[in-house]
Amino acid sequence: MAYWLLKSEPSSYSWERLVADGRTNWDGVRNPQALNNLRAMKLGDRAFFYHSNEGKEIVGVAKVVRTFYPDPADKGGKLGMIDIEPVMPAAVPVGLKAMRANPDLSDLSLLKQSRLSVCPITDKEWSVLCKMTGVPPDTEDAKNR
DNA sequence: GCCAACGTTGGC
DNA sequence: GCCAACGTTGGC
Repeated sequence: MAYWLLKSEPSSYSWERLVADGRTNWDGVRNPQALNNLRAMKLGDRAFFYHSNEGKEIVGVAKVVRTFYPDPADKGGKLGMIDIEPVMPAAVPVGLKAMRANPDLSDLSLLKQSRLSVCPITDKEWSVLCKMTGVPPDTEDAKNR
Protein backbone atom coordinates (compact mmCIF):
# COMPACT_ATOMS: atom_id res chain seq x y z
CA MET A 1 0.00 0.00 0.00
CA ALA A 2 1.21 3.46 -0.81
CA TYR A 3 0.70 6.66 1.12
CA TRP A 4 -0.03 10.16 -0.07
CA LEU A 5 -0.90 13.61 1.03
CA LEU A 6 -3.70 15.57 -0.55
CA LYS A 7 -3.77 19.29 -0.24
CA SER A 8 -6.82 21.46 -0.46
CA GLU A 9 -7.81 24.93 0.52
CA PRO A 10 -10.71 24.66 2.96
CA SER A 11 -12.46 27.42 1.06
CA SER A 12 -12.55 25.30 -2.09
CA TYR A 13 -13.01 21.84 -0.55
CA SER A 14 -12.63 21.14 3.13
CA TRP A 15 -12.30 17.96 5.16
CA GLU A 16 -15.65 18.76 6.77
CA ARG A 17 -17.24 18.75 3.36
CA LEU A 18 -15.63 15.45 2.46
CA VAL A 19 -17.03 13.92 5.64
CA ALA A 20 -20.45 15.40 4.87
CA ASP A 21 -20.33 14.14 1.28
CA GLY A 22 -19.07 10.70 2.29
CA ARG A 23 -17.16 10.47 -0.96
CA THR A 24 -15.84 12.81 -3.60
CA ASN A 25 -13.99 12.86 -6.85
CA TRP A 26 -10.63 14.54 -6.56
CA ASP A 27 -10.46 16.61 -9.70
CA GLY A 28 -9.07 19.94 -10.78
CA VAL A 29 -5.47 18.80 -10.59
CA ARG A 30 -3.48 20.49 -13.37
CA ASN A 31 0.09 20.08 -12.28
CA PRO A 32 1.69 17.28 -14.34
CA GLN A 33 3.67 16.00 -11.38
CA ALA A 34 0.56 15.87 -9.23
CA LEU A 35 -1.29 14.12 -12.04
CA ASN A 36 1.45 11.50 -12.20
CA ASN A 37 1.00 10.89 -8.50
CA LEU A 38 -2.74 10.57 -8.97
CA ARG A 39 -2.16 8.01 -11.71
CA ALA A 40 0.08 5.99 -9.43
CA MET A 41 -2.56 5.61 -6.73
CA LYS A 42 -4.09 2.23 -6.13
CA LEU A 43 -7.34 1.15 -4.56
CA GLY A 44 -7.13 1.34 -0.78
CA ASP A 45 -4.12 3.66 -0.72
CA ARG A 46 -4.21 6.07 2.21
CA ALA A 47 -3.78 9.80 2.07
CA PHE A 48 -3.50 12.46 4.68
CA PHE A 49 -5.82 15.36 4.07
CA TYR A 50 -4.09 18.70 4.50
CA HIS A 51 -5.67 22.12 4.67
CA SER A 52 -3.52 24.72 2.93
CA ASN A 53 -3.72 28.45 3.46
CA GLU A 54 -6.29 28.27 6.24
CA GLY A 55 -5.33 26.06 9.12
CA LYS A 56 -2.24 24.66 7.45
CA GLU A 57 -2.59 21.35 9.16
CA ILE A 58 -3.35 17.71 8.58
CA VAL A 59 -6.96 17.17 9.49
CA GLY A 60 -7.76 13.62 8.53
CA VAL A 61 -7.09 10.44 6.59
CA ALA A 62 -8.80 9.45 3.36
CA LYS A 63 -8.57 6.38 1.18
CA VAL A 64 -8.65 5.83 -2.56
CA VAL A 65 -11.87 4.15 -3.66
CA ARG A 66 -11.48 4.61 -7.41
CA THR A 67 -8.27 4.83 -9.35
CA PHE A 68 -7.41 7.41 -11.96
CA TYR A 69 -9.93 8.07 -14.70
CA PRO A 70 -9.99 10.82 -17.31
CA ASP A 71 -11.85 14.04 -16.77
CA PRO A 72 -14.65 14.12 -19.35
CA ALA A 73 -14.55 17.90 -19.32
CA ASP A 74 -10.95 17.94 -20.53
CA LYS A 75 -10.75 17.73 -24.31
CA GLY A 76 -7.02 17.21 -24.25
CA GLY A 77 -7.52 14.00 -22.31
CA LYS A 78 -4.66 14.79 -19.98
CA LEU A 79 -6.57 15.70 -16.89
CA GLY A 80 -8.19 13.17 -14.67
CA MET A 81 -9.27 12.38 -11.15
CA ILE A 82 -9.65 9.76 -8.47
CA ASP A 83 -12.38 9.13 -5.93
CA ILE A 84 -11.72 9.22 -2.21
CA GLU A 85 -13.61 8.54 1.00
CA PRO A 86 -12.89 9.87 4.46
CA VAL A 87 -11.47 7.23 6.83
CA MET A 88 -11.10 9.09 10.08
CA PRO A 89 -10.30 12.55 11.38
CA ALA A 90 -6.96 13.33 12.96
CA ALA A 91 -7.25 13.14 16.75
CA VAL A 92 -4.57 15.81 16.83
CA PRO A 93 -4.35 18.15 13.85
CA VAL A 94 -0.72 18.50 12.87
CA GLY A 95 0.35 21.87 11.56
CA LEU A 96 3.19 22.85 9.27
CA LYS A 97 5.26 24.09 12.19
CA ALA A 98 5.09 20.75 13.95
CA MET A 99 6.14 18.95 10.77
CA ARG A 100 9.03 21.34 10.18
CA ALA A 101 10.12 20.87 13.76
CA ASN A 102 10.35 17.10 13.39
CA PRO A 103 13.71 15.95 11.96
CA ASP A 104 12.12 12.68 10.80
CA LEU A 105 10.02 14.68 8.37
CA SER A 106 12.76 16.84 6.92
CA ASP A 107 12.46 15.08 3.55
CA LEU A 108 8.70 15.42 3.39
CA SER A 109 7.78 16.48 -0.11
CA LEU A 110 5.11 18.76 1.26
CA LEU A 111 7.78 20.81 2.99
CA LYS A 112 10.16 20.79 0.06
CA GLN A 113 7.63 21.52 -2.63
CA SER A 114 4.91 23.51 -1.08
CA ARG A 115 3.05 23.92 -4.34
CA LEU A 116 2.62 20.26 -5.16
CA SER A 117 -0.98 19.44 -4.35
CA VAL A 118 -0.59 15.66 -4.40
CA CYS A 119 2.58 14.38 -2.78
CA PRO A 120 3.89 10.92 -2.00
CA ILE A 121 4.73 9.95 1.58
CA THR A 122 7.17 7.25 2.58
CA ASP A 123 6.26 4.42 4.95
CA LYS A 124 8.47 5.95 7.60
CA GLU A 125 6.93 9.39 7.23
CA TRP A 126 3.51 7.80 7.35
CA SER A 127 4.17 6.12 10.67
CA VAL A 128 5.68 9.29 12.10
CA LEU A 129 2.70 11.32 11.00
CA CYS A 130 0.30 8.70 12.33
CA LYS A 131 1.88 9.04 15.74
CA MET A 132 1.65 12.81 15.59
CA THR A 133 -1.98 12.84 14.47
CA GLY A 134 -3.07 10.05 16.78
CA VAL A 135 -4.17 7.88 13.88
CA PRO A 136 -3.60 4.10 13.98
CA PRO A 137 -0.99 3.23 11.32
CA ASP A 138 -3.30 0.59 9.94
CA THR A 139 -6.65 2.29 9.85
CA GLU A 140 -8.38 -0.70 8.28
CA ASP A 141 -7.47 -2.86 11.26
CA ALA A 142 -8.65 -0.19 13.63
CA LYS A 143 -11.97 -0.06 11.90
CA ASN A 144 -12.54 -3.81 12.05
CA ARG A 145 -11.43 -4.18 15.61
C1' DG B 1 -2.06 41.66 1.82
C1' DC B 2 2.67 40.73 0.53
C1' DC B 3 6.08 38.30 -1.63
C1' DA B 4 8.90 34.23 -2.92
C1' DA B 5 8.79 30.07 -5.48
C1' DC B 6 7.26 27.73 -9.00
C1' DG B 7 4.51 26.68 -13.51
C1' DT B 8 2.88 28.12 -17.79
C1' DT B 9 2.66 30.81 -21.82
C1' DG B 10 4.06 32.87 -25.95
C1' DG B 11 7.40 35.34 -28.89
C1' DC B 12 11.41 34.54 -31.14
C1' DG C 1 13.36 24.71 -28.13
C1' DC C 2 14.76 28.75 -25.23
C1' DC C 3 13.72 32.08 -22.16
C1' DA C 4 11.45 36.23 -20.47
C1' DA C 5 7.07 37.66 -18.86
C1' DC C 6 3.30 36.62 -16.54
C1' DG C 7 0.01 34.07 -13.37
C1' DT C 8 -0.87 31.24 -9.34
C1' DT C 9 -0.03 29.13 -5.09
C1' DG C 10 0.72 29.19 -0.38
C1' DG C 11 3.39 30.56 3.77
C1' DC C 12 4.04 34.40 6.48
